[in-house]
Amino acid sequence: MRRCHDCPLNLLCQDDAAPAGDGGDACLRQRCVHLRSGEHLFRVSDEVDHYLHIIRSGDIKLYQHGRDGGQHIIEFLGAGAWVGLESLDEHQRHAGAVALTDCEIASVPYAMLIALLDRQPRSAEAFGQLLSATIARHQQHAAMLRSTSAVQRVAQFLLARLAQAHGMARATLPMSRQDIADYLGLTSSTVSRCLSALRRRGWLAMGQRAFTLPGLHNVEQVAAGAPLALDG
Amino acid sequence: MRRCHDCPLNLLCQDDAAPAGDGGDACLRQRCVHLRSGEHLFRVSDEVDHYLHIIRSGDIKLYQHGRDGGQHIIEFLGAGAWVGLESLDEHQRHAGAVALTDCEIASVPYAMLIALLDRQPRSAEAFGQLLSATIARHQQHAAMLRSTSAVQRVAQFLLARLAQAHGMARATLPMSRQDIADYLGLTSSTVSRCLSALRRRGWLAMGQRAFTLPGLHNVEQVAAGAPLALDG
DNA sequence: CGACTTCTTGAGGATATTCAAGAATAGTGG
DNA sequence: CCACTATTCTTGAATATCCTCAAGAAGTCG
Repeated sequence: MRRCHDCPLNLLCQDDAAPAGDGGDACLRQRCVHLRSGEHLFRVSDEVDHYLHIIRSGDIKLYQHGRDGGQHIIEFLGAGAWVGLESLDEHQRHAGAVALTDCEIASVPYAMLIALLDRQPRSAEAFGQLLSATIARHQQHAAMLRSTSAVQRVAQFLLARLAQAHGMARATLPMSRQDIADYLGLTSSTVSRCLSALRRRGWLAMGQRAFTLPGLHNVEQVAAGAPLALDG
Repeated sequence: MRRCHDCPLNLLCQDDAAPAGDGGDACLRQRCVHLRSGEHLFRVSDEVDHYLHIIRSGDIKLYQHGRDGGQHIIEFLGAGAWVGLESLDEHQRHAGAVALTDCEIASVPYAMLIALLDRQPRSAEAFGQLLSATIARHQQHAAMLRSTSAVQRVAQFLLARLAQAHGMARATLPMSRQDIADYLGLTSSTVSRCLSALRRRGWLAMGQRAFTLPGLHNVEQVAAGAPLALDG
């Protein structure tokens, strides 16, 4: 069983707030939920239950219904990420969360977090960092969407997945092409074409779900705006 | 002079924290800065000074340098908005802030805010709402950027400006076409074309800086994805 | 009033989408 | 374990959309 020092919650769970002999997992008395691939953590229009969720393992997609009926992916979230921050002051959820793989998820009552912030000196600072990091992530996503070229967006997406994997040379794509397309503001056809173009050049190697970037440097240049013909 | 109850800071400045006889403006001891149109509040790569800013009047744009050299607009901020949240745990600013019109801006030391959060019970909740609202705003922007059609994005932009104006029928466009383009991921030519197309149909009426939407219903349909030819 | 910038509008070319069909994969039940 | 079905992925050709380049109009500021 995991202990406090690798618990993602330890950002807010420092020093005196972590009772050593409390039995390992219960440092913030979170309950643990298991989700199978395809199951929902919550749906759009669900009533907000005032729980915050932290992903211990697995991948989740956060989505919204676009005005045109299509699905818009807000974010892909992996191990260590917080889910539910976007609905703190809402009564109804305006986003849904689905498991892309089997997941293990810890849930904390929002009220408990608030109490902790009011009680523990350094936690407010940690919360500020959380806010700042969240904003930075959304700004990065927006920058991706503003890139004019399709390959450019796909390249940036691959690099972001890789960076998220703690500097490993290997990352996963647990989501469908349609999901990637909805995330990048493209169509699944175009995503496919871009991936094929990178593979054909030998810059991208893909297995079932995992990929590596043998041509990392080239992919970075494409992400920076270097032109690349889709057929060739 | 404004008093506490219309001060944007009163979100975090409640009850006992607001000394009544403190002389009006100094409830959180913020200093006030005046900016002329075009002046910077801070620039990219500036050292973070650990102040948070709140816009009392005027409009500001928050921008970033894109990898391709072009300017990317992160957000347009109006009266009541907070500036600087995105740099709380950074040493260098990764975004710049410029006044689009003459501005009046209140600044609060970040440390004072943190102290307030640690001291005052209900302020943590208020901070949570701030976080939630900020995330929601970025998600809305992302949804705009994912819209495939250019008119659709422009229509959504106009509606968002209108909604931000507290339900008034009239809103302003203090930024240049190039700024709008950089915000929506388009070119200034295309923005111009889209605005002209809406004007030609009588759905949009524009003065120098202000606009109204006589065809509000139609514009909403365009924002929802209804097709619209740019020439016609 | 004149110089400057910003905005509008045009025509041509590049790029992503649409529509569609075949290939690969995943999931199910025998 | 294999066959069968359903879904997802890939790829092609044609169309629509947006961008580039450019010049004229309108607005801004001294």
